[in-house]
Amino acid sequence: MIQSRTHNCNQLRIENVGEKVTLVGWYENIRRVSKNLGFVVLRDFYGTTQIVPETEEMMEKFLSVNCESTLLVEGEVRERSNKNNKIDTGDIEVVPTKVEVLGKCIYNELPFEINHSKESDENTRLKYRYLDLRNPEVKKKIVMRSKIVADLRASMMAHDFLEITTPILTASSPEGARDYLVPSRNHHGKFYALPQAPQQFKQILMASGFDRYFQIAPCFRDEDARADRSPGEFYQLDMEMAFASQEDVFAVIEDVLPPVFEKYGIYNTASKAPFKRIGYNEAMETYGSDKPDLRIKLTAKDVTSLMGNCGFDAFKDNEIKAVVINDFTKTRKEIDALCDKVFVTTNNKTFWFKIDENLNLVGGISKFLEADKDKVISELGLKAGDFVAVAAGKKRVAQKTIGAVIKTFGAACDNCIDRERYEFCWIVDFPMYEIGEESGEIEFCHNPFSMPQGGMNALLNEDPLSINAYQYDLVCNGIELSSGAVRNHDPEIMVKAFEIVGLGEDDVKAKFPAMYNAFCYGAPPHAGIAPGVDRMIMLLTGDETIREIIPFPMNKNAQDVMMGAPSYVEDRQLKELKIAVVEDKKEEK
RNA sequence: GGCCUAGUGGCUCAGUUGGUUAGAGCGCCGCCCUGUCACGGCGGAGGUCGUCGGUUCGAGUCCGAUCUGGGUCGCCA
Repeated sequence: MIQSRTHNCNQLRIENVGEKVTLVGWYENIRRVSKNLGFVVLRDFYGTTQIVPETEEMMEKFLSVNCESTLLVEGEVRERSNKNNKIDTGDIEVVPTKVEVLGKCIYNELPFEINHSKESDENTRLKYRYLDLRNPEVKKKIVMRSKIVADLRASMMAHDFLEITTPILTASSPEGARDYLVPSRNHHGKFYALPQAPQQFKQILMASGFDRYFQIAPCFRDEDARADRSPGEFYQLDMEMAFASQEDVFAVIEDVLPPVFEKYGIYNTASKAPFKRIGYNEAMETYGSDKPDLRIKLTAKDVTSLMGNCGFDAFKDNEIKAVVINDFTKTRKEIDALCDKVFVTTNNKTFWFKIDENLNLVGGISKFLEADKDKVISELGLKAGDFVAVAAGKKRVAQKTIGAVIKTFGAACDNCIDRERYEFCWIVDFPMYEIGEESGEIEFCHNPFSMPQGGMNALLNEDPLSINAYQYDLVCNGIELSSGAVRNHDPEIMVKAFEIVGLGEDDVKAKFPAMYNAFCYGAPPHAGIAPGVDRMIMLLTGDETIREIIPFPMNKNAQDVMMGAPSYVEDRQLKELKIAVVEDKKEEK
């Protein structure tokens, strides 16, 4: 039976002086001053407390134990002669009368120093994540994650949403990303799949008569990682509302998210309801992106007719977009670096010119525009000190390039961005259909679950490419937090929507049998959304890699280097599943 | 799969045009120090410079290949 602590390591104050206390925690370090005096830092989840051994015997006890062992220390609280205002317990110290080792650290040298773990190689941090997490700076993010999730959950419940869990082992979905598959033992040749999202289950819950559903839902997708995308698994604040419109969903999100962002975020200002709404086409034309960063005060202008015939080869037969930046002070070298950055993300060049103090066009492509100088200046409203970035290409390419220019240059020019805030917006009116780039055929633009605006009437009477869907994205500071939609709950409209892309009733039934069947028994109109929890937390903590806010993250190659996943399994397990045994297993490091 | 970038003691990094025995800080070990708090002082151990091959009298440095990490494009309804 372990003696229990009387206080934690962040609890003792000047009022406690004279008390006999018991503390437990990790032996962070010792500052040795002499044979019979030292200063020990004891750390637990809550903080640190200074322990002062002041006999030779007590010093030897501490010196015989490796740092990072766990200790129980009994002693008396004393006022410090030299106080330390950097820590909460800095007014006091504990003079030990008894020290007991609870858990030995058998190594006298660690893979990294706990309080500097963030500077260490990431794979080493992940392998020794339990040491990394002892660092208060690292642990703080996980604590914050817990609080944020708790607040989101409480807020959803206060809005009368019911938390319902949906299966983890389910059926493979024909749409979307690559599935994680789990072989079935009892049904040879068949597989479960881990859900990419609880999409069909939550819609079936609506057909089952639940009115407001939510879940902090684990989602699994076998796609490659990015800095803001952990491979394998992530969490969504998944929600769905029956008898609800787009407006109803917006109202809930606009009520739930801003208070959490203002409470926990590194910036304490967030957009108020209603968030700005931008049509998809307008967003692409004005911001060159369907996830604009509204903190950046730059917009794109179409200059195809203004510059198309200036004689510059790259402009010929292309759409041309421009963005004007006032009071531009970057050097040539800096401009090149920013343009390179744009090239990496778009594979397309950025052109530019500047306006000098005499209103001459200088640098970059200025000589091609010299002939139309006055027109360029008046149409773009240019003045001395302006910088103009120009992108050209087929419509989408030109838009995306100028969009990357806006984000790259906007983030680099302090006068173009009001950084310290959370700017939300809704991107609405996504097209229902598009012409596929590879196939050349008409395809669903986003997903086939969305209700076309105008319903059956639109599908029957309008040009499919002109039909918009009740499909929306939630964007914050240029990061896509979520997609959502008013769902297509009408089996007849669903079949018609599929007919337009050359599929029929049989295909609908084959792809989404359960959902289609459920909708044939009377479904409520419903709508929902699923903001990504991990990305929200990244925005709130200001971290640039998603691994900082996940307790046990995988590395870029979808490996858990701490647990050693994925791993080979015993031949016996494979035989039972009737899966071929791997003969040449590569030795793991 | 393409592109960019990094790999040098346990950790973080320096290492010039290719030239003696590869350096520093932190950590570790030993000694000293009665009020430290990034404690301080003195001394010490610890490196096949990711791997393989090549050029050269001579390679951490140059060339080629390869492995590993990170970023990015593809991918992510």
